[in-house]
Amino acid sequence: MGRRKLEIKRIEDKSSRQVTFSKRRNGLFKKAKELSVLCDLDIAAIIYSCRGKPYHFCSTNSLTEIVQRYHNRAETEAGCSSQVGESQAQYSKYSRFLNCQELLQIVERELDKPCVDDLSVTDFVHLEEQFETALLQTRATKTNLLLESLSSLQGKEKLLEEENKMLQEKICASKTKTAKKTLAFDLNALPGGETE
Amino acid sequence: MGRRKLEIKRIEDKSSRQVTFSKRRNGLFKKAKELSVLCDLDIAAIIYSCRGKPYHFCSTNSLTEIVQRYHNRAETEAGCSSQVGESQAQYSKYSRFLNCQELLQIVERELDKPCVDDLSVTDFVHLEEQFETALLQTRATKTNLLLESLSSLQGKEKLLEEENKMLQEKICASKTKTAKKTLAFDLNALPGGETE
DNA sequence: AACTATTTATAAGA
DNA sequence: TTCTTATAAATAGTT
Repeated sequence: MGRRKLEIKRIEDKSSRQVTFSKRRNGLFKKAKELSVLCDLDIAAIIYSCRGKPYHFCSTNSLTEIVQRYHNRAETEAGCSSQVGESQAQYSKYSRFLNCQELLQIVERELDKPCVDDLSVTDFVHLEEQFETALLQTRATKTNLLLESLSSLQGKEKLLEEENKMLQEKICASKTKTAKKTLAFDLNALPGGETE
Repeated sequence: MGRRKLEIKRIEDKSSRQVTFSKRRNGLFKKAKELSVLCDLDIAAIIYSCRGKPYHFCSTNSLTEIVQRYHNRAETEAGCSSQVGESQAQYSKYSRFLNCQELLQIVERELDKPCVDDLSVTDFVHLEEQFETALLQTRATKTNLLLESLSSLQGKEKLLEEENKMLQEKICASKTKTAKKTLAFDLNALPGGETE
């Protein structure tokens, strides 16, 4: 809907991408607002710009409430119903992930500076640490639980395998004895009985 | 956009409200998808029908991931901007005890500034986001690997247990046969040989 | 930030 | 419900 048809792929020019983002974000939120009014619904929308700035919309007074309601239900539901097309956002995410190393160098440079006045920078470092710590703790806890389950299962596996081996040996021994006895029977003109 | 202009207020007729919901929901999700592709963003949208049925959209493969990212920011933040177009976060004043809250305010203030010169701040915001994404991705990958190992081990466990059971049965059967034969030997005044 | 030629979304009808 | 189509609305490129 414009002077020309726009192909739906990442806009490479930074400036026009920013303009399009601004326009379409307004459009999207307007649509969401209209839909919520027309159909009497609760709607929440979250957008993350590539720089990480969050934008959100909600029709009620609490986005958290809607998100919470989603979470309560989502525990028993899997995946997400992306209606139009499939996720192409993975590429950019990957490249952002790789770019991380460059920025780590920036961090180190910033940290090596004598902390002068720019409080917000150290605030951000602190904040980042808090987020990271929270993520690390959660991750560590979950990982520990999984690792415990793993080693427990591995222990079980070993025990079972040993038991298995013993049983096999028992069977072998049993077969040998039986074979001997069968042989004895044969010698006495009796029919042998062991098959398999 | 239709045969007539539609006033934006609750549609009273249930049937046409349902039709409008279906159409506009698709439209909204399509717009969200387009925006996410065009501007390389992560977008999540949650809709609750008045009867509580949830619909959701996300541009990545995990709505939960986006919602969690929101939660990381939002846990100390209250309210949400419900107005079309702008994203001016409102903070609850009761959670002053959290240092994180203050820092989040600083974050938001910095982000609302027209991005002028303070590169290091935005670099840190970006970096924080990258760490978070990197952590989430790493965590997800590791978790998947662990879960795969777990289910693989569980499969092994089952197989071994089944094998075990079969071997037990074999031994039982073998013992019974041997016992019978031993009994026959006994009747012929031969010494029985099976000891456990 | 405004404008406007076009494209797109969609309300009502079939 | 799905499709069709006249019309409203959104918006791409321009100024």
